[in-house]
Amino acid sequence: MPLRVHDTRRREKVDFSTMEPGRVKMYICGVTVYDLCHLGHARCYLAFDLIHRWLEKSGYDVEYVQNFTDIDDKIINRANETGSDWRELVEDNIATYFRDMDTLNILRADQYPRCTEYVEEMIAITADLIEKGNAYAADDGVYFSVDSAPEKYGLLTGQNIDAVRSGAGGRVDDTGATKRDHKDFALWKAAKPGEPTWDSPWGPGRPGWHIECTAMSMDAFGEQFDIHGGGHDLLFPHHEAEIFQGECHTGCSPVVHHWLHNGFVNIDGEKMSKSLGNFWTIEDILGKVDPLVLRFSLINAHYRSPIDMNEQLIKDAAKNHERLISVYKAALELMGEDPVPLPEGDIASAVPIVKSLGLLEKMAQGFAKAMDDDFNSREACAKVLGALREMSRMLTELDGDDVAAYALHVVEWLEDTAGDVLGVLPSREQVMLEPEEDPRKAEIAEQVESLLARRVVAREAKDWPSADAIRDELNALGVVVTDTPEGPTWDLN
RNA sequence: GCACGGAUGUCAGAGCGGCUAUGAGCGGGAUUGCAGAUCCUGAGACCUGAGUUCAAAUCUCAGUCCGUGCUCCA
Repeated sequence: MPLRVHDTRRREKVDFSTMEPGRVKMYICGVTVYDLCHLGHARCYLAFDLIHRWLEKSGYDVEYVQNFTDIDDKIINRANETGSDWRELVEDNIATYFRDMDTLNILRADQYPRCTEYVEEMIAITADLIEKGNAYAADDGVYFSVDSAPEKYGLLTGQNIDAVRSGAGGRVDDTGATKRDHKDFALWKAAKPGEPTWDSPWGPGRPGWHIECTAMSMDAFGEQFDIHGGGHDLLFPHHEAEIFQGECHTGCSPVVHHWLHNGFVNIDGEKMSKSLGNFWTIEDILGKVDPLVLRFSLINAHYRSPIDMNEQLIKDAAKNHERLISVYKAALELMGEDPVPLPEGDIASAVPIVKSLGLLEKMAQGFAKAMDDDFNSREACAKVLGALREMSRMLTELDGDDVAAYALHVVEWLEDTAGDVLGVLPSREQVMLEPEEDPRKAEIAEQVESLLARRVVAREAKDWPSADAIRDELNALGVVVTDTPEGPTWDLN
């Protein structure tokens, strides 16, 4: 079953192919570093992290490039507002970007180019576009002339020039600058007083936003590459502008072989935006929600569909994630050091362990099939969740060598799917931490243990009211008690 | 207005020609002093209309409703 991906330009799922066998060149539009990262950024980079992981798992050598836009109106404005140096602002926000993304278990890209390092390349492309007749210099900068390549208009959004012209109404005449047509976009912006500038053949200024990605992706990959991705909102005008620039400059069509776009995050049914005041920063959420639970909630949807983030979604994710961890932990505790080999799985078998192994194999295939189908992580999650019930049942039913061997298989199965691909499994060490080794638990461990000891006494005396009162006290500490035949265990809520 | 998506049980949301998932919620059972957790199990859905087909949630056409973009935005 080949990997299929939805290509925005062709508007359908296509068989995935690469220019070089076994190698994927992937460029994803990064953040403009003027502020903290929000939930939308998490969703986007999580989506491409999953794609990155699955391509690697499928045997591709992925070269993943993600840029930082480190010069832009918003950065300049923010620096002016806060009275700080724009370079400092950029460094701070890049540092928190990495902190947030690392916390979400997002694997690092291979390169993080910054656009201020590529101004020369941008100037060269701009000069070339002027020479080829696709761009012109005006008083306040250089603009790309969309009418010089009308056949490239609307390749991603499906809009045509005439429709936009009529739809834009009065704005068509008022270009708001010295550009000739309202559709034209800036390649180079002439300097305004007090702004950071670079020298160019058109005087001091700075590059336009769209040219950055063209320059950086081409520097990393050459004239053509396999995957270009980003948020759905970048479709127009950003990615369409890139098509104009890249294809007119190189003469290649297409420059990008597969366009991938992730869906947006809504909050309680409303679009998340700064103007509505309902955007959640990653920092805020991680104060309340475990990072892997947040990760789980965001990948438990197809990357192209919008997600409506709300309490219920987080609650569901927390519950599912807890089930995953508890089965993983149980398997880690039961697995043998040196297990006996397992029989071949067979769904039709009457022997429980053989049948179960067959089922797990089938679910692993289902998982791969889901990921191969345009990275359907939602379906893949369902396969993992479905497998958990089977695993949990078998782990209690089996005994002796069988359970040790089966448990090892479970551990590997989960690490292969939920761990390597979905990235929602903590490390073995973390899962196996004793309460006193977990810093969050350590501070209350002594108190909890003493309460538990008192409760055991009360329970042995069948003094239920006292036992329950103690349990209430523990709950108030945020502790959940589970009674087992071997005695009570506890965990943080 | 134009463009692009979508409409599936109480909710979230996969499936996209024959069987239907997954989780939450709700009902019953096992286990437990009780609760929780766990396991077993039940009920419950494919926007409307027409068409294609032996067979449609799935394909086609029409309609209705909804979302997003067309402006800086992941």
